[in-house]
Amino acid sequence: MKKLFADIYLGDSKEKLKLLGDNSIDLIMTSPPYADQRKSTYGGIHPDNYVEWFLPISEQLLRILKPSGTFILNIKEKVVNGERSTYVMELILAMRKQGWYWTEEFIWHKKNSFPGKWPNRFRDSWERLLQFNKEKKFHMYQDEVMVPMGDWAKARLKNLSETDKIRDNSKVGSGFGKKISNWLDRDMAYPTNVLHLATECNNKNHSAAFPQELPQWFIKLFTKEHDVVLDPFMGSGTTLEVANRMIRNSVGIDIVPEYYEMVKEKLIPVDLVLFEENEKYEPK
Amino acid sequence: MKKLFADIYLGDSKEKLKLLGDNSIDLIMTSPPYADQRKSTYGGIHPDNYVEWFLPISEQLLRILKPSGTFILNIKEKVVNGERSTYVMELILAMRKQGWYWTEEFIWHKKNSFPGKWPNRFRDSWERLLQFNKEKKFHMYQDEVMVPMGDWAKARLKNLSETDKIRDNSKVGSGFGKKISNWLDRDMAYPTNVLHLATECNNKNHSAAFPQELPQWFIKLFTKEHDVVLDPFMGSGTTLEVANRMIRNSVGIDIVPEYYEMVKEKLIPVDLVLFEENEKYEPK
DNA sequence: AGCTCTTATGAATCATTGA
DNA sequence: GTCAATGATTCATAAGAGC
Repeated sequence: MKKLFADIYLGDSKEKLKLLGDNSIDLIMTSPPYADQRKSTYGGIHPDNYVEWFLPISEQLLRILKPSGTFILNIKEKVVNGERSTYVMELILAMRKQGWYWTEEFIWHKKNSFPGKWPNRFRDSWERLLQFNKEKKFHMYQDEVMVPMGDWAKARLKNLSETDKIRDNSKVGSGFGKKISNWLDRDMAYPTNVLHLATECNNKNHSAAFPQELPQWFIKLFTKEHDVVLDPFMGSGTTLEVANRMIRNSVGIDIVPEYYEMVKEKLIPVDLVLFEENEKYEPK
Repeated sequence: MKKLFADIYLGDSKEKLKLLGDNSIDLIMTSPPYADQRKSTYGGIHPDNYVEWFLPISEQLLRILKPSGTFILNIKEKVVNGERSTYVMELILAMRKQGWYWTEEFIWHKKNSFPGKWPNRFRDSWERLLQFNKEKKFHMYQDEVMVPMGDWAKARLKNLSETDKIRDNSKVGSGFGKKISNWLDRDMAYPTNVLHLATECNNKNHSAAFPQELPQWFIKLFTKEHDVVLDPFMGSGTTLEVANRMIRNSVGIDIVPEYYEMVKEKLIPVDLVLFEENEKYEPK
């Protein structure tokens, strides 16, 4: 079996990305530092400067992404002065001018957002997962993320409804039998563009940007084994960790030394490991 | 005891809205004709012209809305050439320039989204519910839309509480344990900005744009009895019907004579009814 | 009333065909 | 060439039917 690699860089993504080769990455998945008015915060970019700050990075990402690859951007606009900021929308418009295709917007519904009350709004329990592509055709392994179908399907399939037969006959003519057999074999359905995941509550020293299920889902969907996954704002390295466990190569960048050291320690052993089995594929 | 009214207009919203007085509407809730490439469709506005088409209407809406009022816009961008259109984002940006505050974006998760399988996308199962306001302060009756807190939530809170006590104590100081106990005592919780509703499956002659629960929720949240609710693209009149049943006055506009006649027939009796009881408040 | 089982169909998207 | 119309796809829900 082939060797996996985990390349970790310490520094500014804008610069470090220049070290990566053209068309070399299969999936970019990241949750960049959110815009913030408080400058002191880690990565606190002011909402007004967010687009300007991100565009040089997305330009590099466009260069290094394979034509068949995908870029998943996890982001959500902050409330500023009682109003939602518009920098995410401005970013999408600017990235399209840069050459990106804005293929889809997935919704991450955070099921267990903590209760709270404000006079003018409710709890924010969703985030955007923006899908960008370099070309209109890209790799998407839909079968990998199928979910179990509800029980209703089996009951229905036992006695195939007359309507379904008619519906198919009227359109296709004969030969509906072929399709029906498709139905009978199937107990899994394709998912939608709404993901229901709980936010991870990790009591550890470093907080993960998102639960492992999130990168896992997109890595399954957009890559195969030994593909290369990049997170240019790796933080505690959740995306890279999941990628390696799923037999994908990983590249990560972060400007904070503590994160760099932590991820390095966690992932460098990967370099030495010859994966000879696929058993550890699923987390938990 | 007060009389309700239901004013229905036949014609172009851009023109008919001019007949309404300044600062006279408490809630505008509408689902305008979606952009469409096919011109023959009812209300088929081309994506490229959508913003230009909508702005004169939103200008009137801004004029007639009370300073304390809210505008809820149900909309979702189409896929054009394998890519999501950007006209919704452009509209938000343009409406802000017009003077609107973009307060919030609710997500309507359509549990029973349209079936289908495509090579590079999944089923679209959510729509945007954009909340715009005229002023930063507006009426919001949050207690009206509280939902029963499930047992799972209580269990979740108990688990969370220790961690959060620690986390918050370290930040804010003492006194958070009290807050947790407040939440634990409670049977009802405030909702989030994600709404889970199925699209109405009505076998009747005219289809509603959205299920009754949708306008009902926002009418509860943003109006009180005898307030005025406007739908400038009323279609089959779902919003107005719900408004009247909830003892709110209603104003509706549509350019299609069939819809006009239908809604008129359905709602005109309201003009004659003296509501002396609140029993019929809830549909079903 | 309360179940189960049956049935229709929904602001959807893509590939193909026709003008 | 571009642009517009047609057909194929197939999941979760509610209303309706039957017990």
